[in-house]
Amino acid sequence: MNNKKIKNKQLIYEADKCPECGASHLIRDYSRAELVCNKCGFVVEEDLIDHGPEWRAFDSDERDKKTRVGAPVNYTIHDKGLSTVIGWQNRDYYGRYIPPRNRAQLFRLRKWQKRIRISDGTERNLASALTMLDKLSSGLNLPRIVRETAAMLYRKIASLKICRGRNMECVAAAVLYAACRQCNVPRTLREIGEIANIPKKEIGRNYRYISRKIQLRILPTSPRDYIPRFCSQLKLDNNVRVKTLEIINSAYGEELISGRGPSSIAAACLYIATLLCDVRITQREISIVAGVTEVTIRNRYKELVRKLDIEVSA
DNA sequence: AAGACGAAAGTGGTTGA
DNA sequence: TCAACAACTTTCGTCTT
Repeated sequence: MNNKKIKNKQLIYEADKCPECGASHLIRDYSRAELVCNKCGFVVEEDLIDHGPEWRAFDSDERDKKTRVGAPVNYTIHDKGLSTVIGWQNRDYYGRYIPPRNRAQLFRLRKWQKRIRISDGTERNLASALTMLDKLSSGLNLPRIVRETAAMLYRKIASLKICRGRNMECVAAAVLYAACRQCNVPRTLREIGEIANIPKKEIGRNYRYISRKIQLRILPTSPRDYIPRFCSQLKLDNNVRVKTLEIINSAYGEELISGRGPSSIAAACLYIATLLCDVRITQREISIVAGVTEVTIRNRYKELVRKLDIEVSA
């Protein structure tokens, strides 16, 4: 496979072809954990795992030192995946069978290790919260970094003991919401609420509480961040995506963004872009993937077209 | 007939007194 | 704590393609 390196993190695999447009320019975007076609924007694969070495290395000696050996530290498992477990085989260090009179002792050791590993309340809470986080992020198809970020955040608030007495599920959902925003892979409160079976009001409240307590500096979500996902779900090609981003950028110039729901702006800009690119797609279809109503798309769209002087042929 | 449009009434959240 | 407010939703009738 002929790999060409661009910018540090992205690799073009020229041998692979996009199943959508056939172009052979697939890009690995590790920040979003997606394999994306550079020509049409089709997301070929989600949830990529970075198998590469941890750092850049300049000679073979350095590479040996920095290559990943064993499993990486994993924040999504309560003991970071670093636990040692007493083996199930009844053999000793040399591979000899352990005599029956010592088996009972080994059995007791295993039992107590299991009990001690997830021993106190905080550990148990952490373990089940992380399981919960993982379940939610699978349901939402979230990339690995978001899961890791969420796990780190949860560890932080657990260690600060600021969420005692709060519903753990709500806190986990709020943490996941925060992680999504921090990684610029936004999901709406409603999307998370639906998967977690928690009213979005609760998640929002917990999110505000947490971000106030640990001084999370999270910028407001930009409509831009929704575009790759929407385009991919609607199977729109790259020029629509580029056009949409252009429209969003020009909308920033005219006080059209603040105060409005970012997903509404994203949906409206996407709609305008499809009209400009002569792509037939209904407001209804966009409204479904964007999670806003057609009416809202219309209102934003009218406003944008008026303020930005965009000519849209009917 | 499907989609776009827009009016009107209702909902949930924010803000400021 | 309450009212005012803007964004957004729901619903529904009308127009356009």
